[in-house]
Amino acid sequence: MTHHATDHQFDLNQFLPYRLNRVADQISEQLAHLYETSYSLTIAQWRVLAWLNQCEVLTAKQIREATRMDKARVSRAVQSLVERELISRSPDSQDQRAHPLRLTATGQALLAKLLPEAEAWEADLLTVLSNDERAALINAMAKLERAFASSTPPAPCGNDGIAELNPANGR
Amino acid sequence: MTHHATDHQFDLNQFLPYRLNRVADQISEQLAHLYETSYSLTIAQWRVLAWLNQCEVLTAKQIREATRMDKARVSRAVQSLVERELISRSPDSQDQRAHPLRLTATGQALLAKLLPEAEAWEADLLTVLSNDERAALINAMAKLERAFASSTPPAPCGNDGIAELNPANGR
DNA sequence: TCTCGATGGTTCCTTGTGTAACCATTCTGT
DNA sequence: ACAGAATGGTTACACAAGGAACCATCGAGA
Repeated sequence: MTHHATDHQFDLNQFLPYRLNRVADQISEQLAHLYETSYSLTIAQWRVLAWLNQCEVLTAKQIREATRMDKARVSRAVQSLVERELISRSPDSQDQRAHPLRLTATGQALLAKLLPEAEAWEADLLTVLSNDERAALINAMAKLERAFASSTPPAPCGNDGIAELNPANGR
Repeated sequence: MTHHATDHQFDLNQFLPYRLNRVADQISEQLAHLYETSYSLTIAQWRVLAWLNQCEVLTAKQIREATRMDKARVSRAVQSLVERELISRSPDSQDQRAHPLRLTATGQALLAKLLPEAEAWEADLLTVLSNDERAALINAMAKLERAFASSTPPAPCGNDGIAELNPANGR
């Protein structure tokens, strides 16, 4: 009714970047609250921990590539985690610049508590989607990500590759 | 192969909040670059403009609800846009506190240039998705958003309602 | 072996954002 | 008509995050 510009009328609600960001922010914000209040973890720190849990040992660079987070952001997250002794930074015999990181026992213990909570939270959220819908969502995201960042998504350690996120694989 | 914790092995790449955020950030970041370099607009400002383009006149509160942005964030975006005379803040006869906002001619002109660019950018991105995939993505996002924010998404002006984002409706 | 470029990380600086306190106006109940 | 709560909006403060400069180390080539 109240259109006034070019009659093909741009609708922000239909604009993918906006929409995607809005929903991602909402979700992320909620989850961040869990990390923060219960574990005093920032999102960046949580990501570092989670990746280390998956890969056992990683360098800052690898984390940077995996998460696509900023150099500095990773550096700061790591620093804080080391201070709290949730991860350890050992010297690398090969390259004096790199510092291989791994979880400490404390860190593992923390994750042992945190991971199930996070998974439960996610599961709860996912109840609103059917399996097909979920698969479709994952699929679309993977394509988008691969599309314009041309370089394929990351998975730095053993369990390699693009992780097609296909829920159809048994486990 | 290097699993070491509970053998059901949590995979961050499969974790929806993480994945969603990563892709949204990437996209948003690229687009932000366009706004910033070409038009000196921040994302928040762009959103305000885009919504005003759609609704002709809106109050800060309505924008806040539509975008789910913070009070302060909206306020600052508006302030800056007013200074640049891209939007105007008129007094409201009904309520002295509210300040109805609308695009100035300059603002409209700017959008006339910017909108097509944004749409082209989006279109380019969307080429990697089939129509079905795109629809599925939109659908999943809508469900997620509606799910845990319980209150339905926003559309403050004339062209109302939840905007199911169904690309199947002719125009 | 020495120099120069590249690379892994850290730090400085600036900016945008969230939280909370705040101001002004409006609404409610009495 | 008035006191107090609620609401629209702004501002002060603290902080996280990106970009660029920076430091140390490594690698390649003369």
